[in-house]
Amino acid sequence: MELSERKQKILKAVVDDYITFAEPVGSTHIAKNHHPELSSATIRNELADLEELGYLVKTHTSSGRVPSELGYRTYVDSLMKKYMVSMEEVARLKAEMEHKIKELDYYIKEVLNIAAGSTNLTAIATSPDFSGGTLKKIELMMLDSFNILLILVTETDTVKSRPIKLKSPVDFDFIADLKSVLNTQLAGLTLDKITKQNFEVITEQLGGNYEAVANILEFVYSTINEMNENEIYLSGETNLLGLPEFKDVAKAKKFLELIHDEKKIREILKNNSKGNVLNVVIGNEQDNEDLDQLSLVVTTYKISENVTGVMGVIGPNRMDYSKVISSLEYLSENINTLALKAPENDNNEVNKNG
Amino acid sequence: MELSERKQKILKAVVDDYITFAEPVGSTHIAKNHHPELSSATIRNELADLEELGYLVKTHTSSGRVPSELGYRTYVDSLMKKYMVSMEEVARLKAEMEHKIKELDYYIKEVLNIAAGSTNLTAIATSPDFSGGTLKKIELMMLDSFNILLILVTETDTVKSRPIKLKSPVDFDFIADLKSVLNTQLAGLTLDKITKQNFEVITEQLGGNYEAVANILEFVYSTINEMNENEIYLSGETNLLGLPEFKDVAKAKKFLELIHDEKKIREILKNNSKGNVLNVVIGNEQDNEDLDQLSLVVTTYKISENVTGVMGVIGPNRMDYSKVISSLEYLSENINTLALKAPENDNNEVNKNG
DNA sequence: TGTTAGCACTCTTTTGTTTTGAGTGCTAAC
DNA sequence: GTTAGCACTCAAAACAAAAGAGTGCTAACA
Repeated sequence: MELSERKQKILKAVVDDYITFAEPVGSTHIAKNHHPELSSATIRNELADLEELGYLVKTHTSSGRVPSELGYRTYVDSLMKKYMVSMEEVARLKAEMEHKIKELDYYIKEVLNIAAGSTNLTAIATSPDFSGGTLKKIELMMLDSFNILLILVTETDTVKSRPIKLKSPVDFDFIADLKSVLNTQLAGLTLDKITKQNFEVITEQLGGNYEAVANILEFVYSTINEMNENEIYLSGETNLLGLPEFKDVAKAKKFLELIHDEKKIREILKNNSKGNVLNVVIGNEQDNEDLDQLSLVVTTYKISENVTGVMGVIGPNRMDYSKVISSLEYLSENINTLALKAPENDNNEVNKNG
Repeated sequence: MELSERKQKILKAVVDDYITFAEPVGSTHIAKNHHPELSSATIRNELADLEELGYLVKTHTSSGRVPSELGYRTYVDSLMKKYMVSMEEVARLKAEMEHKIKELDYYIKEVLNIAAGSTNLTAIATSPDFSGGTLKKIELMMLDSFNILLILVTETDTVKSRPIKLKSPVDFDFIADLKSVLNTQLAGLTLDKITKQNFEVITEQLGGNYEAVANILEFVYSTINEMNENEIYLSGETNLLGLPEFKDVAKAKKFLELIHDEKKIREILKNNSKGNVLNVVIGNEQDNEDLDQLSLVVTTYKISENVTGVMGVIGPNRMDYSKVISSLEYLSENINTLALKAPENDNNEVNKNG
């Protein structure tokens, strides 16, 4: 079902204008602003065709036209002008990014802020998923005889530490033993391969003090599991409230509740991210009630071969896809390069003989 | 300006009903539901008096009455029935609290969720302010020659750790030196007393490697400063959107933007918390534009003598003060006792000879 | 003197009606 | 194939009328 070039142009004009003005667009308007060489009557004929073909819909018999999901889809896939992040924007983004280099999660949040800020929509991301990464080593550091710090280090040198408070004192030898057994049993495994069973083996190996170590091992186990759970980050939660499609509080509430529902968001991101490729989901193409009237642009960022995360932008169907897509592409690209060479980042670098 | 007992009763009836129904309350309604022994005409006279005295206002000439800020104030200070957290609620709260004991910040978030859930309003808290607490010690742990873990331990055994990635390798002696100097210079000081000057002294003491350590020291300094900054936690962000006072999106948006504005929230909490005492701020009694039409119940929780945080609930003037106050009192009380004896908490406890 | 029935009056809310205007589809002419 | 012209449609705005909740005031009552 190839559209004539003129139909394509007119469809594009409708989508562009609807994205800009959020009002059904009529024949006269298109004639005036996009095709002065044509009369409104001609455009009217074309619009009627496009409607019949399913690219446009009317809100009532005598209204202007609004893009259907198919209309948006066609627009995104072949009509829209690829928006190039402009030089100034690149400069601004870079400046923002370079100024604020801290830890990975802080950095991801910062990137999200930029995404939300530059698109004026709501940006979402998961923290990186370490479950496919391997555990390099486990440290247990005694702060004093009542306080131990548990430290997990992954192959990507990501560190997770949690304090453990004890009821009765322990001594150095005990901790050294524990540490050595933990490392021989767990170091080198990928996080998702570490199960209760490993801990049973560990408990056995530690022999005598069976009861004593149960709690501490439980804690180690749950901390490892926490590295598997990825957090949800949000930015620009309230950005959409200014848009006409959210002038109804009930709708606004539904949206806000959706984005604060970690479980649903996790699922949505998971179901709609497509490996390395940026993906655009329009309306409820996916038959997900929650996404009714909402569109999603999702992409993946990469910390290492096995450690990746998902980030995206959510907004009304009527969003500036071009801008959103190019921003996300640019930002995820930058997380990838930055993260992969993080050890060389200028802020934390130290050289003993500097 | 003492009110007659009858006037007090009528004022209480108005506030109670307005809190419940969110509609201006009229004389007949009060007569029927609260004072069947009086006629609506009598009540009308009393209402007119209360209005003249400033306790009530009308929304238009022939409307029912709504409490003024003075009306709410009087209600909160002397009229309302103190709500007692019921046995079931106590049980529920306790169960929720006891089930989910993890780290302090996780715990505070959990308490906030309970506060927001039981009041159906928005709950806010700051993380504990450590600036008045003392730094017990500083650890630098080598994970490998390129990765160091910085660990700060406070007198309350709160631990903050941050990984440092190095560009070129360092050796054990260097780290040992650094650690020893850091500890002799900084351990024992309260966090807010640690300044750039201390770090100048440290750099001097380390002598030769002046340039080399600059970055790492900078990082230690900024991490210490981060312990001074307290985070803002939120729960129940969207709870208010169901209320009639937020049926206007613009208002809802303003509110949501306010609670996501960390700087403003920090300031509001700071300006309105009153040491140990629970404080109720009604409307913009404090002349803060942002709090227009909003009320705030704030209290303090205590981790140790010098380490405290602020938590509160924010909602429309028309809130169930009684319930909110008693919930907050109960919850902050519980953080206090729990935090102060945290080392004995059952979940993480371990005993070598258990 | 405090209370209350009664009534006129006010103002919002609801409901219904009319007008306006943007936009369409169709027809006939170019 | 394009376009001018016109009748028609429908939402939104503007206006009008009616309903209803509530007040204040007056005059009578206990």
